[in-house]
Amino acid sequence: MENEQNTKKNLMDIAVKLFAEKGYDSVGVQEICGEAKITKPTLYYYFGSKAGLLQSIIESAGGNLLDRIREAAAYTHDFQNSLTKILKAAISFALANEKYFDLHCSLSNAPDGSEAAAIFSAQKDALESEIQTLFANSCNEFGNMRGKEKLYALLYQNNVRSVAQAVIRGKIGACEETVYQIVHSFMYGIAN
Amino acid sequence: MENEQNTKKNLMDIAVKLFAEKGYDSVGVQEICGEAKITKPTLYYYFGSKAGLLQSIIESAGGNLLDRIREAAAYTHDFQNSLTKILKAAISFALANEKYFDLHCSLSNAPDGSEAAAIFSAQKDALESEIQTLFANSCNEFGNMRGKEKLYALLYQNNVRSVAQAVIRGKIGACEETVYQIVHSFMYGIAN
DNA sequence: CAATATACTTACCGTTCGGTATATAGATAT
DNA sequence: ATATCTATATACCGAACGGTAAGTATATTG
Repeated sequence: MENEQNTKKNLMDIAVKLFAEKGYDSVGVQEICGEAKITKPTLYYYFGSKAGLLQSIIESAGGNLLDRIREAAAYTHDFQNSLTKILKAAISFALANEKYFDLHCSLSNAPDGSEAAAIFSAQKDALESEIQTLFANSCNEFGNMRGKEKLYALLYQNNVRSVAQAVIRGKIGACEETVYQIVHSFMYGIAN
Repeated sequence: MENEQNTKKNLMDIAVKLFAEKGYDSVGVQEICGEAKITKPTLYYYFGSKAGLLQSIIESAGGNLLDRIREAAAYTHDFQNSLTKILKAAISFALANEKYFDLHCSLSNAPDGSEAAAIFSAQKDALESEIQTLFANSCNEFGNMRGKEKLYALLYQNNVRSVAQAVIRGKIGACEETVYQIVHSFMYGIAN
């Protein structure tokens, strides 16, 4: 008999790992319980349902990511700096929460009609909205982006996600220069 | 008792739709058979397994997409033209095969350890390799890309996928000018 | 010390899963 | 005419699914 924090957090950590590796739908609650060395009713005691477990994970780790992006994407009339902060925030979060970030990426691209996508959708929308708002505001400084803010916001969000994922998979290094280059390339693309 | 082509194709079409909407893992063979108004042994007669059904779908529709991208990404010493052809090919394929393209996108981002990802991986690698090769070759013309070909190839592939998906969801229009702008922005970004 | 709340288990529920053994109606070939 | 092949259905399998009813050992509190 452990204290709540340990068991609950342990269950969430194991679930993050399994969901990230095999997908929400193909991980059974049995498997999670097995790895955590507890039984099913214990999981249901803490989370109420399999969906509730995913929801807790998203609120906890995902809320953290959302906070960091929100802060980075705050409008400061310095577009380049905001883009840089967003990318850096995503990379540092991904490095500190590799498994959750993998899960985040697969949830972001899950079929709209899947149960997992429904649970994730509020946070997905919130994140998208942060980026969209920054881009919309930044049309003031970056006039020739006007009319295409949504497209560019979509592209940048996608780039950030795939770059951070590439970093945690070791496909590219996360040095300052690379970050600068990505942001710089993106900005130059818009400007011309 | 229909002829083979009708029943088989009908099953594949229905499966594409359901897999795209809800995800491979959470669609049961029962559901597919129900919509197709046939019984399970008939599905197994044609495809051998649920995985075999997905494989057939990927070989058929996905093979078509791969062929088009391969052609568009052939090295012609004209990088901008190649990028344009790739984007146009993806968009026109997506518009002509909306459901399959949605499935393609979710498979491209499925967790590595999922069954669906394993079935898709060969084609995923083949597609990635086409783009990577084009970018690697194009370092000849585009010298300041050298050393970053892999990063840019990754970003471009991602952009193409998300743009095509945005087009079929009606989020952005697919006019010539938009295509030109996306390609142009991307190239300018690399060049500077 | 008694009552209560916390943290957990054993044992089970009905349902659905992917998959199959067997049968058969109609077409084709010999 | 008979045998074979193709395309389908009925009826079933064991295993896994998400979830729960009932009970219990331990810790906390009045």
